[in-house]
Amino acid sequence: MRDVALLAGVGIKTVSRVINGEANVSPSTAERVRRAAAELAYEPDLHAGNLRRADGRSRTLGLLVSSVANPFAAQVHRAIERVATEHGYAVFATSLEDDPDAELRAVAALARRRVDGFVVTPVRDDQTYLRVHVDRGTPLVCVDREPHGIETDSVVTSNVAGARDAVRHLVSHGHRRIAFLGDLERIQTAALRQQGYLDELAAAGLAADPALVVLGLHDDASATAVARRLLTLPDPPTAIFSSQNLITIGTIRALQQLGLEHQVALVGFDDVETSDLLKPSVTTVAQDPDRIGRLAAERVFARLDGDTGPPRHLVVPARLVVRGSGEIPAPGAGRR
Amino acid sequence: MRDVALLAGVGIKTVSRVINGEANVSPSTAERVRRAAAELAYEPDLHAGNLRRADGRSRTLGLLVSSVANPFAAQVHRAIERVATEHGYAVFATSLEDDPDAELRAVAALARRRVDGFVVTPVRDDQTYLRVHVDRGTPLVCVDREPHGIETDSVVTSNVAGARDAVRHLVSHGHRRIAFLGDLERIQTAALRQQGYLDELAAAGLAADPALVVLGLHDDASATAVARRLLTLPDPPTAIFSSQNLITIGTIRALQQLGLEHQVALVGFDDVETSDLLKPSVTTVAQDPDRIGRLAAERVFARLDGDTGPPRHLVVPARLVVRGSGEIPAPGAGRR
DNA sequence: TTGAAAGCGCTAACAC
DNA sequence: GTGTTAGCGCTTTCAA
Repeated sequence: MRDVALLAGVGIKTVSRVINGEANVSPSTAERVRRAAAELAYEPDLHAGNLRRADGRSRTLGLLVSSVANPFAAQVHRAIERVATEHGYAVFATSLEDDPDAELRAVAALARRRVDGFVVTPVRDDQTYLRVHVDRGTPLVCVDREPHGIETDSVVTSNVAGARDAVRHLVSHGHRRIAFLGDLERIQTAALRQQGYLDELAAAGLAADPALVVLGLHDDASATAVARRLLTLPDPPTAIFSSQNLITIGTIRALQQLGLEHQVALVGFDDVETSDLLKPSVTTVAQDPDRIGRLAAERVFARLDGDTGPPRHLVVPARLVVRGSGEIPAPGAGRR
Repeated sequence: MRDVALLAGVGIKTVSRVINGEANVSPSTAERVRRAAAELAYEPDLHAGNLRRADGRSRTLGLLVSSVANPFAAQVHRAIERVATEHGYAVFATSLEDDPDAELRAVAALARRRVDGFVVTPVRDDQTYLRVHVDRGTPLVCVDREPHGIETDSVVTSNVAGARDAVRHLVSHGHRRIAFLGDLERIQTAALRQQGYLDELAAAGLAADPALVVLGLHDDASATAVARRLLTLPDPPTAIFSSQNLITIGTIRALQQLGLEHQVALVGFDDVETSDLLKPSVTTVAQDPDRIGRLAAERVFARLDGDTGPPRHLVVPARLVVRGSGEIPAPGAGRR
């Protein structure tokens, strides 16, 4: 900046004024400064400025997700980035891989970089530690999962309702023995989807068979193994509700291996990229990551703009996408 | 930091020493400082420190990709993040959506935030403007595409060789009329894959039929339309080489619509998530985004560690994954 | 309309 | 071992 001032033959403050588009600079002076800056390829140091700047904003957001490579998280990320860019903000994204300690480390690393806001997918079972940051004026919005120990804005999918929709859909096609393949129980969304499954079975007056409920699945291989086991039971399920992407893929593989993909109905939570190319095409309860990300980012900026209202808990509905696999009728469930 | 010093009853410099793990602090003093810091939930301001610190490192990397939501880019991103985290670095990722101006804006925004290194997927047809940053000591590594107008480290897929492998594979199954469905010509990887296609046809002594080469495809819908047209030609191709993910998906849809998925061979460049669940399963030339990202990040850190050797151009081989669709023989090409 | 001086939170250099 | 002083690149305050 000094060099630019020197080259333009003005004071350092005048350069600052031009850079920040402040008033009270004669057009000719401004032009001279801009030329000097261009010649030296000068880029102002945002951090140095922030040190003294009244608002002290780093124009940076911190995002914590399961993994930036996870398709759902990546779409949430993209939506947040879009809103952030409109506001002149850059986004730090960090992958937690469901590691509770990584959550702590990531928040600290971002706090040291003085992000203006956090968008967090909680992993730990207690987010109380985040209160300090909120109290210091760094807004926090939780996405995908509700936080524990802190009241803050959140944006989540309608997990229970979505799961109920899936099960109701299967019931309406005559199914009475519907299996549930769930993720690790400690993952909130997994628990909620299981709850929706149980709720809807109860509402339909159906007894849940514990033998058809398997939890703790986290990848497609384990899902394939479990689905194969269930499908070769003496009294196998006639339909399966798989609660997550990879589990759905694993389940399809099992169905194909057993040649049952046109006999046993399947509804998966979370959309699969090429659902419609499969045979049968996969009926899913699709989430709306774009909307989730957008709403979360908008909440952060609303808080940064001074919104001090009570925490808002936004629920983005999941949508049943009918494609074929979920409409396979139960055996002997023709019209009656 | 002053507050911590006050609370611990020490000078400000002692706090600095403890925070940075410098020597010459008595264990008891250090402990007192750490306690004070914990009590105040003090997080040092990384940027303020950098202002004076000798190395002036922000411990931050800037990444420019097509879109953080693109599966290939997201995996590259994750790999870079992994290496970055090991080094105590955070990553800014920016989506360019193939917009040349976005590239310029993103680089400026990251320069103002004083990133220590750039990993860039070039979009513009001239990267000369990046030279200033490299000269100022900010290493630059290009990924996926080679830059123009600047000599710098790069990590790319073996596009030509991969495309040749795909075509050779189809030729070995008796195909003589092989269509090529390509992305926008201005995208470097698209052009290279086309070149590989042409090279291999020539090497096999086959004439390329211009009617079977379609470029300028960028989404699955247009690919479906074009594939349908080609497949209903009087003298249709017996095999298709699709040069990119979405084009492969669009082509599969066309094949399914025409009921030709078991008659016409298909090899796609770029892996599709659920390739193996489709019928037939899709033979692809898979890239290795994890390796690309890791190598790129390692190059950045090597430069930051003082490597001043000549630019390195790393090529990560694409690998033919045989799954079924590419092994469909040409009609009448049985044993002979 | 412009610039000089002070200070943001921290580290470097040099005392003690 | 520890503290003091100066200064990083910028914005604020205030005087000209």
